This record gives sequence, C-alpha cells and structure tokens, in this order.
Amino acid sequence: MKKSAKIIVDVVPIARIPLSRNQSFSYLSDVEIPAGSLVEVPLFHRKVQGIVTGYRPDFARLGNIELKNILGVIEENFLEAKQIKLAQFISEYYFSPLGIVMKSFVPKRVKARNAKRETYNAKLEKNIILTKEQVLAIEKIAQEVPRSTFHVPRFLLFGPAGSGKTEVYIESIKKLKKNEQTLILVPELTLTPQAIERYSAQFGRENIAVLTSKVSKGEFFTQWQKIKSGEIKIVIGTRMAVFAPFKKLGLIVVDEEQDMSFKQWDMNPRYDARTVAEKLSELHKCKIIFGSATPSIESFQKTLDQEFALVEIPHLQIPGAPKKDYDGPEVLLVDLKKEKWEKNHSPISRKLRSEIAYALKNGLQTILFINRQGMSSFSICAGCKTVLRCPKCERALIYDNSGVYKCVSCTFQSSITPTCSKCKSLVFQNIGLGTQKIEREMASMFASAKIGRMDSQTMKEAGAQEKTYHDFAEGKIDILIGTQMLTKGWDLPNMALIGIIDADNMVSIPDFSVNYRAYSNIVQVSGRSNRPHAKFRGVVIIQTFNPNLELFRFAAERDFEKFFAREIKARKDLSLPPFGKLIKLVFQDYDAKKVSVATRTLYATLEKFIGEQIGISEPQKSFIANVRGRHREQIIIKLKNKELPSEIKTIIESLPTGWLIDVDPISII
DNA sequence: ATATCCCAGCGT
DNA sequence: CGCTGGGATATT
Repeated sequence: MKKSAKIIVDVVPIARIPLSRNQSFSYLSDVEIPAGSLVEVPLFHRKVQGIVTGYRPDFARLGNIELKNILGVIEENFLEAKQIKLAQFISEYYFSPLGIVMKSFVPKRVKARNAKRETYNAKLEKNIILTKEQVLAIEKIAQEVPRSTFHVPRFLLFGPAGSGKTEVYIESIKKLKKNEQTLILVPELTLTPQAIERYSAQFGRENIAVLTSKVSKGEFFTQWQKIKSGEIKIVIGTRMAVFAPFKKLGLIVVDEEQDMSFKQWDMNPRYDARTVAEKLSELHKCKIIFGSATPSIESFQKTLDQEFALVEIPHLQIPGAPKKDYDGPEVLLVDLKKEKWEKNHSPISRKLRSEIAYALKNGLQTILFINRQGMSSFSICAGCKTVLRCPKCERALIYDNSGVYKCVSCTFQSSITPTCSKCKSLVFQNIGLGTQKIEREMASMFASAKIGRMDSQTMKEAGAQEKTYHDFAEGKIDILIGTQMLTKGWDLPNMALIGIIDADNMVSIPDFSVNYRAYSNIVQVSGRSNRPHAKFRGVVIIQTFNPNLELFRFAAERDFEKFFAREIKARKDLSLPPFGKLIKLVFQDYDAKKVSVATRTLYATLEKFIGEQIGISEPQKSFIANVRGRHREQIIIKLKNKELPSEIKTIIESLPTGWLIDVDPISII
C-alpha cells in the first residue's frame, strides 16, 4: 500500500513493554506532533495513552510492517523535554519499562471539584533572625554558581535537630531569580501542616504547591498545571514530586535526606528520589542541598570525595544561656542485665521509671519508643516451644489485647483459642515486648497518667496521626507509646523525656544498613527532646543489654564522625555501598519449587561473571520469605566498580515475569 | 489491559 | 479425543 505524505511518530505507550523490546513504537499521522505530546494509540487489542518522543517524515521502510494510525492527540507538549530525558534516565538506571516510568509523569487529567482550600492564617512573616552559623551556611551555598551540567553545586547541609536548617533553605530560596522554581523534597512523615505553614509564612500559601499521594486527583492536576505554567514557584512534596513539570528549577532541597522513604521499593519504578533529584539538578543546571542531622553514609562519603560541599551548622545557641541548656539532651545508657540481676523483671528500668515519675510531677511529657506493635514479639507453645506462625505467611503471630493472635504481614487473625500446629496444645507463652504491653505496664505503674499509643494499628484511620499529635501538643497525653512512626517532625516544648525501651532489637535484623539505621533512629528520637527553649534539659534513656556496644555509645554522644569512621570501614571491607553498587533480583511465586528452580537457573547463568569486580550471591530466601502465600527468593549482585557489564545488563533485561529488579536496594534481606 | 495461545487436568 | 481454566505472552 502506498503512503502519501504521512509522518511517522515515535510513541512510548503507557504500558508494560518487556525491557528486552524497544520501548517506543512507530505510528502514522497526517500532521507533525511535537515530542512530549500526550496521544492515544492502538496497541495490540487495546487503546492506550502514549507520549510522543519524536517524529520524522515517512519513507520507504524495510520489511512490510503495516504501521497503525495515531488515534488522536490529547494534549500537545504535555511533558517538558527535560521530563522525557529524566524518564529515560530512570527507565535505564532502574530497569523499569519506560512506559511505566512515563505513567508516573502523567497525572490523572481531572478537574478539581470545588477546591476546598484549607484556611490558613495567611500572615506573612518576612524577617527571620539568623544566627551567625546560619548566615555563614547561606553565604557558602549562595557563592557557588553552576558552571556546566557536569559542575552543579551540591551541598550536604549537616546540622542537628533545632539548628535551623529550614531557615537556610528559606533564605536560599529568597536568593533565587524571579522566574526560578524550587523543589523541596521531604519524607512522607515530615510533610505536616506545620511544615507547610513555615514556608507559607515566608512565601504565601498560594505560591506553594504540595504534592503527595494524599492530595486529591483533581487538586493534584490543578497544581501540576500551575507548576508547568510557571505560576507556582515552590513545590513541597514527597518522592513523587520529582516528576512534576518544572519550567526552570533554581534550587532543589532534599530535607532529611537520610530517610529511607525516598526509595520506592515496593513497586515499579523502583526509583530513589535522591538519585533522581541529582539528575534533575543536572538537567536544570541548578543547585541541590541535601540536609540532615544524621547524613546517610552515601552522602557523607560524597563530601569526602568532593562531590558534595559540606556545610555544617552547629547547634542553635542562645546567647548568654549556660552551655548545658543548649547542648542537646542528656543521653543515658541503662544496662538491662543489671536490672535483671537486681531482680527487676519489668521492661521498664528503675532509672526510666523514676524519670517518668519526675516528668509527671513537673508536668512534662514522655515518649516511649518501641519498635514492635502488639503485646509481644512472638508466642511459643508452652509444651513443645513451637513458634505460633501465620498459616499463610509463616511469620510469627503477635498476641493482641483483643485476645486473638494477628499477622502483621497479612490480614490473618487466629481464633480466641489457637492450637499448636505440632502438639495441639492450647497454652502459649508471649515472648518479647510490644507497644500494647508497655501501655499496660504504664497504666499499672502510673495509674493517674494519661497514656496514648501510636502504632500502625491505632493509626489506621485517616487523621488519627494528626489527632494524636494535637492531643499530645495540648497536653491531653502525658506518656505516649509508639513505634518508629513518631520519631520525626515533632517539635514540642514540653517533651522532655524519651525512653528507648529495647534498643537491641534495632540491630537485630541482619541487613547491611542496620547500624546506620539504629544510629540515625536513636539520634533522631533524641532530637525530639532537644528543646533549647524548654525550661528543662531533655533526657533520653536508652535501655539495652549491651551498653558497651560502640554503636550505642556513638549514638548517645551524637558523634557522627566517630560512627561514620567505623561504619565506612565495615562497608569498604565488604564492598557495600557507597563503595559498591547493589542490585537485588527477587523471584516470587505461590509455588515454592518454581521459585527455587527460577533462582537456581538464573544463578547458573550469572555464576561465570563472578570475579574480582563482581560478586553474585547464591539464591537465598528473602528475610520475609513468604508474603501472602507467595514465596520469595533472591540473588544479590554486588558491583565493586559500579559498572554493570553489558552481558549482565542483557540478562537482567530479559528476565521473565515473576522477577523483581531493585537497583540500589535499601535492604538486602 | 486483553485477546490469544498453550498446556494440564479431567471427563467422555 | 475434546473441553475447560489458568497462566504466560505480545503489543508498531
């Protein structure tokens, strides 16, 4: 058939095309359609949306592939050229089909239904009083100018909680040119109304877009368009905000850059917003600031490699105040072995108990931190010592106050009287601690205290977290017991005591980043009681059976340099990040045999690449080896020089369905 | 997303 | 031998 004066348009369909195939398809069109346009195309037996990546005149083609016609143009120039480049980068770097990546760049195109704007007391507050240290940090950041794509100034802003990092961000934003936009990336948990209010007070709420999965589809799309038109200058958002259609970025801020939630690990694309943000800063030739009180090992190493400029702010100092008042909280390590030895069998040490009593007497608030929900860690049969497990996931069941045993992984819950799978006994013994157990303990120790609990169980319904925060802020709670979800963002003057009930379980999972996570968690939690304006100096009590562990001592002293020196050595010896790059390949299926065959087969083909530069683990069961009946096994690839040989790349790209590919995983268990 | 292909499992 | 259901597969 003869084609007359048609245009061939390259389109990336928003669909899952296997990585081994070409990600873009050619269609015919009567007119030229610019790259970035959102179109509708036929794909096999369906009709899908797609993004145009280019077009060229039709000419005699080899073979006789009959090209289909484009069905229609939904919106011309929907994506910016830089967004397409960014999508291509993500697709290649993270082994995610380009169409799936593009999907994250295309918001649901719906009208906002009566945009209910939260009513903020929109009082602008222009002047911030800055400390000498903050001024120095701001100047240092302002000095460096991007010279080229390959020299984009990157900063690590290292300062403890309360040192005033936000003011540094705000002043840096004020120094931008009129047309330049700012992206502020924050972890989900810190994106609170209070955080938005701080920026609103400086720049006005109407000039700020908030991008999270929580905002409605219509509102999201409205914000999206305002960012694209350049009307909105400041975007605050979670990891997904890197996909927004910025016209011209002048600054990117990654606040709490150590936070693991910047990595999307549970679905495609499995991207890390920090890596994507770096790429984005290259594309816009703009500055990027990574801020943290406990920088990630990766980022701090970059300051040593001269990739990041280190900007430190010491703790906020109040002129004239005695040093101990602003030098952070007093952190004590309590030896639980001694407690047991001296016949205290409560999970609360005598020191912690007396500090809580002191806090209660003085109208101060306490937070008790425990990394596990429910009444216990697990339960064993009193007769044969078999652990009570979920029949679907094989995970240990956790005893709940309501009298049943629940699975944390799926929805399974036992009857009131479960029987041991081995000996049919009905008697179980609960081992370890949980939030509910501590709650009970507190109720019996301090009968008149108002006690609150915050874990994923009590925080299920929307707004529960805000309610608990307000209750606590208004003094309706004296003692709040919670899991790690309450480590961040809380900034309250009366919060004077923090208890870490079981620090040992922070280092109990066998993962490469446990030490860092424990260090970071302890310091972050401690920071909550680090109130320079409070009448009392904060106290932090860390309960452990191993008070001599270096890690706990470094965390207690908040000595990042010492901790880093120790951790970086361990990582170097094992070629772990930042010295090596990790790729995790997971196979999952309901059929356990199929899983072990698949991983063994892949291992057999990868085995020959093992050498000085490349390590490949034998197939191993994932730590959570069974999720809702699906079995999981994995292979870890470790690249010492971070370069992936093209042969391995091809093997990964042609993995059949059932495989999950996770580049730079946050966990390898 | 979905029509189609392929194969296991089963009934006749 | 044919029917059926489930799962993998390809997609311009």
